[in-house]
Amino acid sequence: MRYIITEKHNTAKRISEILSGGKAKQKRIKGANLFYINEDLAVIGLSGHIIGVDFPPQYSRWEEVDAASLVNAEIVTTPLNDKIISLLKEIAPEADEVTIATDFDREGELIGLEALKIIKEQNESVRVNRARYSAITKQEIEKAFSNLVELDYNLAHSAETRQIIDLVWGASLTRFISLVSRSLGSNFLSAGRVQSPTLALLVDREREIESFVPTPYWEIHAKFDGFEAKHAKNRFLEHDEVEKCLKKLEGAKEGRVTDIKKKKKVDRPPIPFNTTEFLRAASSIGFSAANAMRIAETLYVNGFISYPRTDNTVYPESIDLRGIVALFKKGVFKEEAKKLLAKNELKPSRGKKETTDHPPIYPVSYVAKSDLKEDEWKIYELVVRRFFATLAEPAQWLTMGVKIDIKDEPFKVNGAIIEEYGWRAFYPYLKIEERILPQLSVGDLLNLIEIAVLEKETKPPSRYGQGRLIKKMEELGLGTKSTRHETISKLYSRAYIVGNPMKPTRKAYGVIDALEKYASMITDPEMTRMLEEAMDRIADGNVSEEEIIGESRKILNQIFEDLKSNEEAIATTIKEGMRADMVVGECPDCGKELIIRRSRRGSRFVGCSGYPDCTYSLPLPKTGKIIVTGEVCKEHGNMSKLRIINKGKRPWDLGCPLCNFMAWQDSKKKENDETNHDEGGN
DNA sequence: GCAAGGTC
Repeated sequence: MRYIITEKHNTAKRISEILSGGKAKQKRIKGANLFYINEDLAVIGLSGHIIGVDFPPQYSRWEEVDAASLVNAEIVTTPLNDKIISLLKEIAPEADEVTIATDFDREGELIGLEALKIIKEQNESVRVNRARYSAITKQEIEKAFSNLVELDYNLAHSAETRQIIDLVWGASLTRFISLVSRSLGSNFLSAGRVQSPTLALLVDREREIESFVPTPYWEIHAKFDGFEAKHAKNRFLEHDEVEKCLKKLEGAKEGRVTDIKKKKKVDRPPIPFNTTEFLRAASSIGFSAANAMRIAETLYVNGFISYPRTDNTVYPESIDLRGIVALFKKGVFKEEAKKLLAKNELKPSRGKKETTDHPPIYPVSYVAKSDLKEDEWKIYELVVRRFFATLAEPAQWLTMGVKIDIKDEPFKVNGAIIEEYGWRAFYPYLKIEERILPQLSVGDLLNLIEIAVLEKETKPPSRYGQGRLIKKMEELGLGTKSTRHETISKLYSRAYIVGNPMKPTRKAYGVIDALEKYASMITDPEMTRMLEEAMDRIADGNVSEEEIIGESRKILNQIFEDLKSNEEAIATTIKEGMRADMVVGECPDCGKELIIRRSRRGSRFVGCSGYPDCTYSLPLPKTGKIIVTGEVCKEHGNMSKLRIINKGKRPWDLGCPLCNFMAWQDSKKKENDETNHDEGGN
């Protein structure tokens, strides 16, 4: 018996369909699916990694284990998917040959090895080979299966090295900062190769914003009939110069057009969606990255869009682009589809990244709006429209740069008119900003209506939105297409960040400060780059897995010496941050800080730091993580709004605790009144 | 209750 092993259920299904000509039969063994192509050949779909790495159980009690001891602790493997493991054990004895057909990438190689190890434990003599394909089409799959290669053990071991280094560094540092700051249970803190540099990006940006000193500047505008021109100097940094200029302009009645430059501008279609571009677009229409991925996953599993986790921005030859467009000849996109189908040739745009694992995200079947939930439709429509846009013509603009002299002072104005909508007609998510100017010619004298001075100031950089952060992470090599959104979710659930755009909490400042000082490697994107290099060397067979892990442990041991001798300073830094996050506002009675506190019985409340002299207090909900958002209440300017996060539920915006308390008192009073009234009536 | 990486 021969078994083909793929990385996921859907791939198993599709490969079995291709190899059997649609005659494969699905069977369930031990609660997992497999697809029989014939009596001698079946396809098994895994569910990503089926084996994970961890520490032995004696290390699981945080408070009884020295964090540093995790650095050199033994690593054990743990089952991640019992059903699939049972299936593999079950079929192993009768397997003569196993073909690993997991995804064509580093993790895919390791996932294949995990399955193979389980089979080999039961059946040492099984024959093994590897199929490498970059698209699940008849042609590609048949080619891959008639050109089988060997499993690349070095490549798999390089991925295993990453697993172990991530575990050892992440877990040991996570425990260390949690233990020293006494942040235990559901309030634990965390650190890791990807999350810590990501958080550091946000903290750095917030620091820039905080320390930003705005510089005032001025602009001089000239109003003419139907448009406004700006002084060619753009920004005047000295008010004296503004005065001088105004003096010169005094009494001016007209401006003279001195130059007109007209240009055609080609505005190229956007590139096909890879995960990052998709999340950026989804983010710009109001979806969080995690939510957009969740919806994309649903659409994928139901067969409406292609696989949503991909780095690829180039459609492979094998995709029948015209056939996909033709799916939309019916339904709400029929006008767009017809327009594209009328073209002789569909020439898709392409991005810089071309990979072999999956195609860019595109629609694979037609679904009616009424068959999807509202949010699902929005995401589906985005994918469809983006797909259309990548096949459409460029948009064409006519731009015009006009120079105008007013008493020898140079002014300028730019116009832009769209002449051909091209792809923009298919993809309405980006605003088309036309700047329409009246008909002008060189030498024209224009009636000057007014000179206006605008006082402005430079602005700090803006906070990261989720889409922009994901893009930045990709540029820095942090995380993968499948994990970046999860990393962001993780930062929220640790209460390291709040809001969107994301703002780091004081606790995050404390953690990043401490790590940057004593374990700076973990906050630096460079660690990922070094790890990638080491993995390449392992994959090339130039160095062993053990050697790299050994070196890594050596570095981490040194870091721990530093951490331990500075334990108190680190604890103070983090705890101060945590305390700052607990400050809700100013006490209305005495003006001291209001802080989230815990009563002796364990319930939480807002209390005055002037206690016992001041006993001002406000109630708080019994459950959920309380987050001080830093957003100020409009009614009570000294009070910050609160958000409550209960696991598995949507965050609850409690808002201002004082407003909340007053509303509660009001409703209580009303209730009482009604009860009294009823009693009176009886 | 730890990481990051797969997948659902």
